[in-house]
This record gives sequence, C-alpha cells and structure tokens, in this order.
Amino acid sequence: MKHVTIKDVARKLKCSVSTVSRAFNDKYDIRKETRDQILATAKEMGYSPNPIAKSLLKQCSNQIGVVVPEFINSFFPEVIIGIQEVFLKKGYQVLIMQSGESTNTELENIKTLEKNMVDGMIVSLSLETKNVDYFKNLINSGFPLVLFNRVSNELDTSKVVIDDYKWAFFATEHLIYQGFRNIFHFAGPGGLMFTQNRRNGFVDAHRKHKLPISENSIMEAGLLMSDGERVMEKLIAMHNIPDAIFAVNDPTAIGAMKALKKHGFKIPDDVALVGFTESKLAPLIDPPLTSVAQPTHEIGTTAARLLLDRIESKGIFVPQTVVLNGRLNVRESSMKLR
Amino acid sequence: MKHVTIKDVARKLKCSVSTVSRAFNDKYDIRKETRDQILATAKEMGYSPNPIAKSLLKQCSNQIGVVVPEFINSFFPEVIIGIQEVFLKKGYQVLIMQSGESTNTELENIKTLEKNMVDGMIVSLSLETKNVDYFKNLINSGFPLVLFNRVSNELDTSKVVIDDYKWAFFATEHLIYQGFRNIFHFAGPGGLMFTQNRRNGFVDAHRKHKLPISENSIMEAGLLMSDGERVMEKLIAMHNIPDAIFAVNDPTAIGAMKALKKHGFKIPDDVALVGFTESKLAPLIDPPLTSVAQPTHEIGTTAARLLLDRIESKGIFVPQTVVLNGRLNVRESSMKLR
DNA sequence: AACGTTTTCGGTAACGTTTCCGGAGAAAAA
DNA sequence: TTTTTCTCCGGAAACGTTACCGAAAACGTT
Repeated sequence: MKHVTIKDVARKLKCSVSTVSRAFNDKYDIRKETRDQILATAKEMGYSPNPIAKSLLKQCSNQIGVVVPEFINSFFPEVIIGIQEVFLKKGYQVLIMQSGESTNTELENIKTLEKNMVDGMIVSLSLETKNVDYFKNLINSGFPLVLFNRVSNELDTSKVVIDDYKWAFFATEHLIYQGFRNIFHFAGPGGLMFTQNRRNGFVDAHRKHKLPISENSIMEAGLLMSDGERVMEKLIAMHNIPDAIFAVNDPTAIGAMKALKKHGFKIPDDVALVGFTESKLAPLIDPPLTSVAQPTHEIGTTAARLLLDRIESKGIFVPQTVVLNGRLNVRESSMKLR
Repeated sequence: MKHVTIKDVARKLKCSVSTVSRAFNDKYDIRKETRDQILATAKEMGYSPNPIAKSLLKQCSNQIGVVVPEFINSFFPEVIIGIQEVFLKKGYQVLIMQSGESTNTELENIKTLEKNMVDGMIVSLSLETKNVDYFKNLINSGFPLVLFNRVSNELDTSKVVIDDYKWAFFATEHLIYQGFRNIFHFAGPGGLMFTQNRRNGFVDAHRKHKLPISENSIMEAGLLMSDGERVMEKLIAMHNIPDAIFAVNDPTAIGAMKALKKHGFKIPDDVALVGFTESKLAPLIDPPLTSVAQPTHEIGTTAARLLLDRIESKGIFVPQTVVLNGRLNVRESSMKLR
C-alpha cells in the first residue's frame, strides 16, 4: 500500500536514518550486528531503497537507455538481448525506446532518457535522421553514447558496426562467381552510412572483375519489404529484368522475391537474390535466401561493454570503433543451376 | 554540461522558484506577462523540469511499464507499438522490459518498474510463471495492472485476450472440413491459460464432428521452433505420422514443418499444418502457413486504454476482460489436394 | 589516570521539484 | 477614506535518499 521508507525503518529501530542508510551502503562505519539487525527488519518490513530519490541525489540512475528505430524485425531485439545481458549483470536496468524511424520521436526519446538521468545511451539512428547536432552537443557535454549499425561519421563517439563495404563486396562477388552478369543493386536510403558502403562494395566487386555496371542497375529502394516489392514491380513493368539482385537488406530482398514469384519468375533460375543482415526469415522462406549475417548478439554485448567502459572511466577516454565480422550464408536463392 | 535547474532560472530573473514553477504548471495565480517572460528565458536557458524530482514529490512518474516475455517474434513488438501509440499521445513515456520467459527476471523487472514509480503496468506473463502472489499483492494494493495474451485467471484485473478456445475450434474444424481425420495437436506448456483453451477447442471440434481423438494425439510441445522440431522428430522416429497437425503457435508449426521437410515429407500432401498467432513468417515460408491471426496492434491499444482508464479513474473501477476477434488465414499448408 | 585513537552513530544539508500558506499591493466596495 | 476582496508572488516544507561533519563511546597506550 504505502511505500515503506528509510524513515519508517529508522523509527522502528529507534536509530537514525543515516544509520539505516549506512547499513545498506557503507562497508565500514557501522557495527556488524547493527547492520545485520537493520537489514533483517528492513527486509521484514518490506523496505527497499527508492531509486528515484537516489537518482535525484546522485545525479545518476544506474539505468542506461537504448533507442532503436524499430523492433518488428528480429535484428534490433537480438542486439538488445546482448545489451541487456551485459548490463543486468552489472546491476543496471535497461530502458528501451523505439523511434519508429522518425527523427522527432528519436529526439523525444533521447530527451526523456536524458531527463531520467540514464548513465549512458546506446542508439541506432533512425532512417530519417540527417541532423545530428543534438547528438553532437550530448557528446561534447561528456555524455556517454555508443552508436551501432546506423551510425554517423559526423559523431565522434564509440561505434559498433560490421564492415558493410567488405561484405557487400563478397556478396556481389559471390553472384559474379556463380556466373551472373546482369546484377542489380537495391540500395537503401541515401542518408545512411551503410547504404553508401554497401553500394560501394557492390560497385567495386564489379570493378575488380572488370565487369561493366549496366545503366540504372543501382536502384534506390528503401529498407522495407514494400520497398523491394515496389521497385521490383516497376522493373517487371518495364521488362527490365536482371539475372541477379543484391539487396541492401533482407526485407527488400524478400519483397522483390514476392513480386517476382507473383509474376511467375523462378528463383534462382530466372533471377537470383542475395540479402543482407540475416533475419529470422532468410532460411525459412522459399527458396531460402542467401544473406550476409551480422553477429547481432555480439553487437549488443560489444556496444554494452564499450558504454560500460566509458561510464566507469572517470578520466580520459578515446572513442573506439569496433568492426565485427559478418558472414555470408549461401543458400538456394543465389545458386546457379547448370 | 550542467543541468540548468529551476533555481538558475529564478536567479536570472530575480524571482522565486515557486514563481517559475507556477509559470510551468499553474493556470492562475500568475500574471500573464510574468509567465511569458519566464517561459521565454527558461527556453532560452535550455531549462526543462526534472522529471525525477517531480516523481519523487508527486509519487508518480507519468511513465508506464511494459513487461513481455520476449521480442524476437513480431507478436509482442507489434502489441507494444499499439501501446506506445496510445500513451505517447497522452504524454506518458513507455518503459519496456523483457523477462526472457523467466519468472525471476520478470519479478525483477516488475520491481524495478515499481520503484521507478511507473503509474501502471501492462504485462504478459512469462512461460515459467506459476506463482502469481506478487501480482496479487500488487493488485490488492491498488496498483493499476493490465494483462494481455498470457493471462492468469487467478488475477482479478483487466485483461485483453482473444477467444483462444473459439479459434482453436475453428482451426481444427477447418482441418476436419478439409477431410483430415488423424489430426494431432502440438500443445503449449501446461501453466498457460491459452494452452488449455486451445487444447479444449481442438478436443471439442472433434467432439462436435463425432470424431475420435486417437491416443497420444495431443503432445505437449512448447512454444519455440525447436520444440516443434523436437516433437516432430520424435514422431517421425516412431513412424507415427499424423495427416494433419494443429500447433499451439506458429514457431512450433514451423519447427514441425522443418523436421518434416528434412525427412522428405510433402506439405500439405503428406502432412497438413495449421499454426496460431500469425507471425511475420507465416505467409512467407514454403508452403505458406495457415494460421490464426491476432489483432496485435489492437491488443496493444486496447490494453493501453484499459490501463489509462484505470489510472485516471480515481474512484471505483471494475476489472474488465476484453475479448478481441481473431481470424483464420487459410493458406497452402492446410489445403487438401484431391 | 590522563590522553590519543578508533569505532560507531546522529544531525543536517542537499538533490530539483511542487504546494500550501500567508503577505503585499492593487482594485473594488463600503 | 476605510475596509474588503482579489491578484500575484515569496518562503518554506516536503518527497526519500546519501554524504559530510562532528560527537560519544569504546579501546589502547603511557
């Protein structure tokens, strides 16, 4: 009913509040028997310290905030699990918010977390976010921030990513080795760093193998399944069918697959497909989708540890960018039948 | 750098803190010009009220907590989006935590949220949770709590569910109408209410059509893909192959499908499948999975509104159970070819 | 026995708000 | 003009903690 406070405990034991406080916090400055007795009756009375009061006083909360664009796809949830694993073990609570790919909501989330005095944040930028001034100020004011996946090179802080360029390169090369020559790329939205990197990987793989890139073979699609579907429909309407597609991520690849199947195209016989950022779907759809997997769990734990180091290092700290390894899971959707 | 507080603003304007506070809160008791000036300079100084201090004083936080078992599958994330939609509009922030299907973590989460003085909670019980005493106390002490999906009939509070019995009945009947006679049910874990309801629906559909239920045709599986896979493998090993399976949810259905495909069984020719609780996967896998869809978004908004009503109703309040409508999406996996 | 040291505890300020109470001055009523 | 009412504002307590300061008591040393 009513919250039992430190004062209630003190009154019951006829001691001062500071003694009770000490029983819970100090390691010395209190007699062992006193502490045990206090702890016992406190437990009996159902008392536990109020973290809000503590936050107000200490100006920090033992909470960290996580802001992600969405968690409909399994990517971010899996990362979050990694983050939680590290922080819960350390006695931190993890507050999760989602921006819904909107810059405004993202900013609202950040501000809420800030006011709640979280000790640090882990953020993956929303699709829409172009202006990162608020983040800059945050970082300059010394606030611990770690970015992952959707990062910005304008921000001087720790980051966790995979080498998008390299794995886009490998994925494209895989298609080339399979013998495909007219390969299209469904690219992501312009603002994101990985869009650029994955596109460059696509281009350079062609360059290495001295293959021309057919005109308009790089289509700006988006990140959603509907984006892949829409762009593919357009290509089909224009009778401009590639023999393979490297998509910026799995949902767009799956969207393209949906459109292709609807129009009777066979995969991979007519059109081969490769996605990026392994989703739960990739191995299950028909045909199973070749895709670059990211170590989601490890991204989470790494980001968490970077943030933890940053929080605990009272002194100097140099931002660090950790590049984790990806992995190309080759499946049916990209295997040329001879 | 340093947080700017109400005192800073007061000092700058040479007025008292209470006046500044009034400018932000009171509707009367302050002259319009004074308020405008305070609001202006406050904005200019970058001041905004500290919610922690406010929480401490008011003993509530304008935050609500959500605890779900997991968010790897899209079900809970979709519900959460519905919840957020309602609450963000009302100026509440939504704190999300996941129990990982563990009673202990669940309890930890609840306590954390409680200490953070959330004004209410929306919870979906973890798989493991049998003892609901803590929740009982919470409810009895007048704390606003709404359950959804994974509910307990021991708890006298508002709930949002779908009619599991009815839709399990329909799903089973669908298989019967298709002409299947040796139908198995992969059931969920014993503790959950929906396990029981879905099982009863399965049984009663047989009863209505005067069909015998073959012995051992109800197998306790679980909720994970691996559970479905494991149970199916066992059946295959025992050469005990049904001609159709109604699974307690999509992941188990998909797990079963995986095992069946691996062993060369054709779906639905050899074995037909029906799942429950539409996942993002159902329409995309091969073959597309027939499944009972839940209105995830609506579950979220409904739960949110129930909680909001409960919070805002200072007086009496009667717990309410809202039963939303499901929907059977028939796809290839359950269509008998003649 | 006098003194210094250590152990153990109580009192109090502070964190940033809101709210109640009361007071000063202005406006309205007498 | 005097009294009453209203408008607007300042002071201070309170929310539940922790941290600092100092004091009492216990102990050890000469």
